Amino acid sequence: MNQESLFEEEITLFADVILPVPVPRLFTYRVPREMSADLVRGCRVVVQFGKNRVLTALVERIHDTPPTHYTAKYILELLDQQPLVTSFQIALFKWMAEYYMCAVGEVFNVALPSGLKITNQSKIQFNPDFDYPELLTQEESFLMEEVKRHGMLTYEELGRLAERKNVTSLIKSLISKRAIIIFEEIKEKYQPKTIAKIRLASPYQETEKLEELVKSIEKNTKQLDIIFRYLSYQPVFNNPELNLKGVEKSIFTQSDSLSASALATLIRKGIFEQFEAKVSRIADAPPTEALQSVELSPGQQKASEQIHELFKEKSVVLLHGITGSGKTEVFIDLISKALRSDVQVLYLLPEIALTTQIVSRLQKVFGNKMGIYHSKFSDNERVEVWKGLVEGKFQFVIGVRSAIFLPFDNLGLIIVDEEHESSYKQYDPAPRYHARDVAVMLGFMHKAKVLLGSATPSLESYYNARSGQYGLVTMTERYGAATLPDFVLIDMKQEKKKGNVKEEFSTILLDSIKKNIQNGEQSILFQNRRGYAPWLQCEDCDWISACQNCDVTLTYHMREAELRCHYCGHREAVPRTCPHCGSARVRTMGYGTEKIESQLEILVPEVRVQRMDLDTTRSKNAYSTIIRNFEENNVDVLVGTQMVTKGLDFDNVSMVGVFDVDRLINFPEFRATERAFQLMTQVSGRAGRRAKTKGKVLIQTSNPGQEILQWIIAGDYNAMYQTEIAERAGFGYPPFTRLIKLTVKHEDLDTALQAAKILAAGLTEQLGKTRVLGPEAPLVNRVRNRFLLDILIKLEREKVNFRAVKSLIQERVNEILADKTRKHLQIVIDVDPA
DNA sequence: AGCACGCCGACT
DNA sequence: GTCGGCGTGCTC
Repeated sequence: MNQESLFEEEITLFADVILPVPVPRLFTYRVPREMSADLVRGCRVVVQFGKNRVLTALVERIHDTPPTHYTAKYILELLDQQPLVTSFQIALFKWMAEYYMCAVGEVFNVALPSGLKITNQSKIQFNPDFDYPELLTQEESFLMEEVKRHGMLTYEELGRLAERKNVTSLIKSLISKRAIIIFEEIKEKYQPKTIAKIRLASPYQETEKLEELVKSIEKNTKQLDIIFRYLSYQPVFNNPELNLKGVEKSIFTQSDSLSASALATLIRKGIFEQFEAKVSRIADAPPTEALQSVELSPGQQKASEQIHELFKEKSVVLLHGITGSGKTEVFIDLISKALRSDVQVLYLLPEIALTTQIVSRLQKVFGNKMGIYHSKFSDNERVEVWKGLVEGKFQFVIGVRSAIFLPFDNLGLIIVDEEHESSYKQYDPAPRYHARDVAVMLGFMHKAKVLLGSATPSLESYYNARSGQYGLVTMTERYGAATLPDFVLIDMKQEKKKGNVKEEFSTILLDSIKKNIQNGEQSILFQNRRGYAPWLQCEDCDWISACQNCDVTLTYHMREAELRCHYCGHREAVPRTCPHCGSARVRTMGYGTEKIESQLEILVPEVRVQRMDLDTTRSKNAYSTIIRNFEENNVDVLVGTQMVTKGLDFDNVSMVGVFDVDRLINFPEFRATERAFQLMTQVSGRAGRRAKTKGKVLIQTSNPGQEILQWIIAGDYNAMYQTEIAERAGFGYPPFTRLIKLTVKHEDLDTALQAAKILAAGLTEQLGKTRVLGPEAPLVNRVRNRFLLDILIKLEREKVNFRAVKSLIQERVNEILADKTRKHLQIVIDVDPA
């Protein structure tokens, strides 16, 4: 052995790891000698953190510098032989932590599907050496009997049996009396799915043996049937290797023509053997040999070429295509091209737009090269997409905002569809990131091209495109037979005077619904509010149903017969009489989707109506069931919230009706006009996509003169943009500034106000008066029994060193939080609030 | 975040 | 006297 290798063996390695905790720093652990050869950056390890916690950590750096002020604990276990997280991801996690002002651990925590984090379940077991039962209290004896009976219990199970909150002290007492022992079971949550398969036992793989066997059981036709069926799946005669793969057992046991008991006999006699094989949970799409291409219209072809050209000099391009212009085909074309040049592709969609409709369309083209990453998928399914990407099984992933965290190592193209959607912004928990903005950063890291797509781009993106930072491609023609719908503004004040309003419906709208039913066409009704009525009110004393925890009214849900708070989830029974004065004259006020649905059922008895909102789509398949039902024409009218505005493509919808557009427009928020325009344009786009007749959009409003309605009708994005951008410039809002919102929360209003004032004053002193707004009570100023106060910081894009200002803000926030005279004070930092 | 340690009030 | 409430501080 030479000097050098001797020296190498002496070195003790340490690993700095990212832990899934909101502590803004890395932690150093000692690498056990036997692990040091295999441990690399990007692997997951299991470590003990604190006294009683075992966590999954991510190796960020390996070095040989021992920590000076403490002794590092050992890494307990190495979970991966290959890095599970790429260097790109680690860099992205760090960037996100810095940009969105949170701990890397918080990013790591949301990035990794929980199936890739190990479970730490402490199990309680009876101590076989225990022989002092007289030491136990009565409660303890009872519990010991239970532990013996079950053999093993978890903390939670014991807690339930003990019927008390604090189990810890109980367990401590039992440990000290040596009645129980605790052991930790660390295991990976993710378990591959397996199915039972059968194959010929090894002697019978030989052709001769097999022939002998067939002869010997000649008379037993049931057994022969099984053998021949098996051989029809795996022709072992030609290729004995095929036998290893085997055949699914269920084929034999669940067939009418084959006997399950005959198979059981064959297995018992050792002719067949049964084994478990790993299978994918992700429904197998047909394999695609050569990528299929799509037929592009001239307009689409042109757009595709323009994007291609622009990508030569710009890394981000905005595709502004009006609804129905067929952006999806352009995307498919670009994705196919990217895949042919062997780079990875990520296609992001907002949650509600990622429907079976678009997925099956893409699956037809890309088959099993495509992975799907969706929140309604189980955790195991998400792990399979993650691992599939690491193993190179998928080259293309379509997913929701959290798909930006997947382990890409060679991204060439990122598409952010419906880029204006505010659901790309995550609010809770931290990191409070915007997936579109992160996608641009991710693209930069991979030197990939980023394509933002929308019919109604966000002002930020459009501004970036106009100012030359992004490329801009516009599609102005509707694709195929589709034409722009006709708009009708219904003046509700006038109609009411004329007596042409029943409940929430104008006669014009009702007639149109009826006409559609007669013609066998469908309608969509949009009301951006769920429940039956947003509040109840007493006609005698003006009592209003209000949440006890929040500063909002309680919404009346008729079907569940209860009042619900849409902020904290509080529920209560519907009072029969006014809780304040006892009057029986309690009325529902305002209206939501549920009321629209039930009124329509009364006003048009023959209607088949279906409601689609958060309340009707909670279960995994509810959403696709509703859509299928509507597609198959089992429903005449679909009533819904925002959900009906995104990504749906129905052939037979010729009318869209919109309720309460005024509330959308007048929402007190600086993005209200932009949002209303986007929402209205999107919902209008659902009408007349392929219908033989021209689509129609009926808008009920009490103020038909509003300018924004004219923009919507004319499809004039530019008019909206010009007016809004001037406003934003004038008042110093994005895209001219970047915003950071600080929300101070406390159960006591005065304490919250005092803290917020100090914070705002400190910030004003350092940043200047114009850059700090508030503190101001937000629209809903109390949630879950805590008062909220917002401070808004506006930072001009060019003038301000964003990074420096953020660390300054963090310091100020920490100062306020360090003051222990205020308990339970919380400050939420939201960079680029939605 | 979670969890333990430590300090104060209401009960066997 | 103990149990259990919550406040404080630390985690490699």
